[in-house]
Amino acid sequence: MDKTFDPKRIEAHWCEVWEKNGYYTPETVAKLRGVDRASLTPYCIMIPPPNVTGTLHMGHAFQHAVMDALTRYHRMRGFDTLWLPGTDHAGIATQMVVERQLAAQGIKRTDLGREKFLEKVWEWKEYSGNTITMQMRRMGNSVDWTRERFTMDEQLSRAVTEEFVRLYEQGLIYRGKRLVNWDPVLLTAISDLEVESREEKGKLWYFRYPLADGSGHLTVATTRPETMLGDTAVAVHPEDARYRHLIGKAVRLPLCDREIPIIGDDYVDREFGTGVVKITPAHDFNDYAVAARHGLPLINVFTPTAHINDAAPPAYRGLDRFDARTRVVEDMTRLGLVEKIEEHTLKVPRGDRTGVVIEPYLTDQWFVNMKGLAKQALDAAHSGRMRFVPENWINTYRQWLDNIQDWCISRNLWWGHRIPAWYDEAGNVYVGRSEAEVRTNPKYAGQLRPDTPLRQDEDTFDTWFSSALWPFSTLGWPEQTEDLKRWYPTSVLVTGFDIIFFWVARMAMMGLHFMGEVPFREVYITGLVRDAEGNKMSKSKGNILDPLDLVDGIGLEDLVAKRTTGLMQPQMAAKIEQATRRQFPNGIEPVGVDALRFTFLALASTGRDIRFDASRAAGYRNFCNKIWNAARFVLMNTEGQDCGRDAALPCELSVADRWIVSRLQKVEAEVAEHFKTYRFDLLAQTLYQFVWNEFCDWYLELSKPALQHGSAAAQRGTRRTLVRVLETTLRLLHPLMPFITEEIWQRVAPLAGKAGPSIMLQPYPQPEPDRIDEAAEADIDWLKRFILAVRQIRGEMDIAPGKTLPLLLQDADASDRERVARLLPSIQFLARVEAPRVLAAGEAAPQSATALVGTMRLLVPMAGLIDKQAELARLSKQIAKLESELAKTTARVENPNFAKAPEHVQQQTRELAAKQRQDLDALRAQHARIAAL
RNA sequence: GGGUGCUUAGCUCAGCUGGUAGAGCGUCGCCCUUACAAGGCGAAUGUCGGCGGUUCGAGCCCGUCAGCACCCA
Repeated sequence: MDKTFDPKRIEAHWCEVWEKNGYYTPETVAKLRGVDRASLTPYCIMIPPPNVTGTLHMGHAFQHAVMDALTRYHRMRGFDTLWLPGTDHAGIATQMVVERQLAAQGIKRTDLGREKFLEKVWEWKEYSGNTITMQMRRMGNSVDWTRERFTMDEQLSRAVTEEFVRLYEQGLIYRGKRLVNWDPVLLTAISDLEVESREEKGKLWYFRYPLADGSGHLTVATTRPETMLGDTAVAVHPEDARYRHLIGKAVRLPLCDREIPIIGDDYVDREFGTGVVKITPAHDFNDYAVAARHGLPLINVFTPTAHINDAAPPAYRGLDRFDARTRVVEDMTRLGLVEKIEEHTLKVPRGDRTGVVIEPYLTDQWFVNMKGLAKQALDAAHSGRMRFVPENWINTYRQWLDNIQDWCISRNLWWGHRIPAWYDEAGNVYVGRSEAEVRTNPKYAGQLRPDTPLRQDEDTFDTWFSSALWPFSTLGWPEQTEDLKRWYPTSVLVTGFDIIFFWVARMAMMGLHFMGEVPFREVYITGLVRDAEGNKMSKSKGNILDPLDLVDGIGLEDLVAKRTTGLMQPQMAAKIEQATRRQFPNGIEPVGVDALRFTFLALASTGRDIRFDASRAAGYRNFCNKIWNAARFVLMNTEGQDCGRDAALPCELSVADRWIVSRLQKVEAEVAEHFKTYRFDLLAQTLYQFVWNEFCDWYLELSKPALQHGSAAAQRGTRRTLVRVLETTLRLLHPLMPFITEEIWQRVAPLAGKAGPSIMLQPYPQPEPDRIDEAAEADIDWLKRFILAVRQIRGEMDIAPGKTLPLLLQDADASDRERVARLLPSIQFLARVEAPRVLAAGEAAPQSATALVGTMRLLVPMAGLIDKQAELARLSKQIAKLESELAKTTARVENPNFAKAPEHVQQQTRELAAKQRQDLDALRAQHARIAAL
C-alpha cells in the first residue's frame, strides 16, 4: 500500500464495479445473497429529482450523501433496498434556459413554433440531462440506475393524465377566469409559491378624484397609478366618519371619463394613506375580493405582456406598464389632480425565475380544490403516519395546509405535460385521457358529434403537479405493478425545508388521495448548505462550489474563471473574483469523495443552515489518510501471518484486545441509535473518535509490544483482534465512506475470515452485548490515566519523547501494584519509562516531578532532567485549578439544602470533594517539598 | 401582523429525562519515535446573549428583554 491515501485511483474503479455487477439493484443483491426478496423487509427512498438541465450542486451532494448512507446501511442490514434515481423536467426553468439559448442566436420561441421548440428542448435535455447522473455516479451514490425515471417519460406522463382526469371526474378540478400571478415575460401564470415578495423603495401617489356631483373631491393614495385606468370604484371604511356620508355617491374617474361608485368596505385600512383606496379588481387580489363582495365590474387594462390594452383610453394604449405610469402621473399633474407624492417602501412581487414584477392578471386557468386534500394530508401528519424529523417541521407543514388556497395548476408554457382537455368551437370543455376517449365518452355523447372539430388545450401543467406523483408514478402507477406493491409507501423522504410546501405537502396530498396511504413514513428535513460566511450559494452571488471541485481540487485561476463566466450580471465579476481570491488564495486542495461525503454527514446536525467550510473537508481527508495508514499498519503486521483463524490453535486475548472489542460493541450500538434518529453528525463523530482516538491512538499502540514480544498465542490473539476490529470498523464506516472502506476491505476481509465480492453486500455490524468487558475497560482506563500522567510531565517539561524516564510509585495500593505488574510492557512502551519501582511505605523519595493517578503518586526524579522552577510553576498551576474546582464542590456540599438531593448524588459529590481535597494536599505537600530544596 | 428557529472557546458547532461545560478547525510549546508530518505528544482558551424566577442544584425548565435569521401574510 502507498504511504498516502490516493482517492482518485480507487474511486473510478469501484463505482464502475459496483454498478456493473448490479449491486445497486435489489433483484441482483437478493440473488447474490441467495435470499428470496419476498422474505425481506422493503426499504425505499425516492430521490428528489433534480432539474434535468441543472448540474450537481452542494445541496444535492449533501442530501445524496445522506440518502446513500441510509441506502447502503439498510442494504447491508438485509432490507430489500431501493434508492430510485431520476430527474424532473422543471417546466419553467428549463423552458427559460432553452429560450435564452435561442435568444443568443436571435431566435424567439414563437419563431420556431411549438413542435420545433420542443424538439430543441428535448435536444438540450439529452445533452445536459446526463450531467447530474454522471456526477452522481462519481459520488458513488448507490441508486438503481435500471429504474431511473424522468417526469416526462411516457409512463409518468400517463400518470399525470390519469391524475388530472380522475381529479376532474371527482369534481376536484375546475377551470375558471381568475386572477392569477402572471409573469409578463414568460407569459404564464405561476403559483403563489413561485412569487417572491421583497420590500422595495417606491412612491405613494395621492390623486384627487372629483366627486361626480361636483361637490369636491376624494383623495386616494396608490402605489400603482397606471392601474387607475381600470378602476371600478373607490372604497372607504364604512365606519370612517370622514367619508361615511359619501358611500353610495360616485366619483368621476379622471383620464377615463367614467363615473365609478364610492363603496364602504371594512377591508380599507383607515390609517393608510388618506383612508380612501381605489379599487382595480382586475389587477389586485384584494380589490378582486372587494369587487366580488360588491358586484363591481372587472376592467382588464393590460395585455399579456403588461402593455395597456384597448380597454383603456386611446392615449395610453400600447404603452408598457411603467411608461404608462409615467404618463398617467404627468397627465394627472397637468390636470392639477396630484395632491402629493411620498417616498414609500412596499412589497413588490417578483417571479422567482425571471425576477420581473408579477402582475395579478385575469385569465382562464385550471385549479385544484385543495380543502379536502389538505385535510387528509394534515391528518396523516398529526396521526403520526407521516413523521417529520426533526419534528418541529410539522409546524411549517401545518401552517401552509391550514391556510391553503386553491392551486393554479396550468402553466402557459410549451415544455411540460399538456393538459388533456379539448374544446369545441363553442368553447365547451371535454376532459379525457385522449381525444379518442373524449369522443367515445358516453357522458359527452349528447353534445359532441363525431365530426365536431376539437382542439386540445394549449397549456401545460405546473411541474409540481407531476412531481406530486413521484413516489408512486416512478413505481408504475396507475398500473398496479409489483414494484408499487413492494415499495409504496416509501420509507423516508430526504429533502430541504424550502420545499415542504412545494413538494412534500403536495406529495402527501396526492399519495393519500390516489394510493390511500402516505407516500413516505418519515420526512427527514435537512438544512441548506451555505458558504463559509453563511450566505446562500448562488451563481449570481458567485459563491457556488462544485462538489466535484472539492473532490478533485481546483486551482485558483480555474475557480475564478468558473465563478465569473456566464453571469447574468457581468458587472459582478470583479467583486466575485476578489472574494474568491480572498477565500481560496491557493485554490482548493483535492479531498476525494469519501472525505467530502463524510464532511456533509458530519455537518448534518439539526440546524437549518449548514455553513460549508473547506477546511473541515480537509480535516476529513486527513481522517481518510489516518484510516489508510492504520490499515497499512494492520496489514503489515498480519498479512502472511497467523491471524488466529485456526480455532484449534491457542489464542490469547490481551486486556487491550478485550478492551477494543468491548468498545466496539458500544460504538455499534451508538451507531444504530444515530441512524435511527437521523443524527448523522453524531454518527460521524462517534466513528471518527472511535477510529482515531481509540483504535489508532491507543489500540494500535498497545498492540505493538504484544506483536513484538508476546507469546505465539498472544500474537495470534492480537493479530486476530487487529484484523477483526478493522474489518468491522470498515463495515461500520462503509455507508459514509464507500470507496476507501471497499478498497481496504478487499485486503483485510480474507484475513478476518470474511469472503464476498464487496463490502456493500456484507452485513452491517450489530452489537454483541456479551462481548462487553467492563473489567478490561477499567484496566485500560487506568492505564491511560497512568500514561497520560507521565506524558503530561514530559510534555510540560519539554522532555524529548524518545527519552526513557525513571519512575517511582508512591502510595500504590494493592490494585495499583497488581495492574502495574500485569500491564508493565504496555506502561514501559507507551510511557517510555524504565520499570517503575514501588516505594515502600515511609521510604524517602528523591526530588521529583509528581503526578497523581487515583491515590497513587507517580514520581519522575528530577535530577538532570527537570528544572526546579519549572516544576514549581507546573504544580502551582495545577493547585490553582484544583482549588477553584474544590471551592465549587464544597459550596455544593455545604449548602444546607443539599440534603434534598438524591442520595447517590450526595454521595458522589462528597466523594468528589474528598478526592479533590486529598489531591490538593498531595500537590501542596509536593510543592512545599520542592520549594524547600 | 402571524409563525419558527438561533445566541455555548478565536471560528464552525454538539451538549440526552436538570447533576463536575465538549468536539473539529485554528493557536502555542516539544518531537522527522520504522502505520500516518495529511503525523505524534502536551498546553492554553468559556460571566453558556442580559435580567429575573423555579430547584438542593439551571447551558438545559419558566418569564422577560436584547440581538440575529428564516417562513407566511
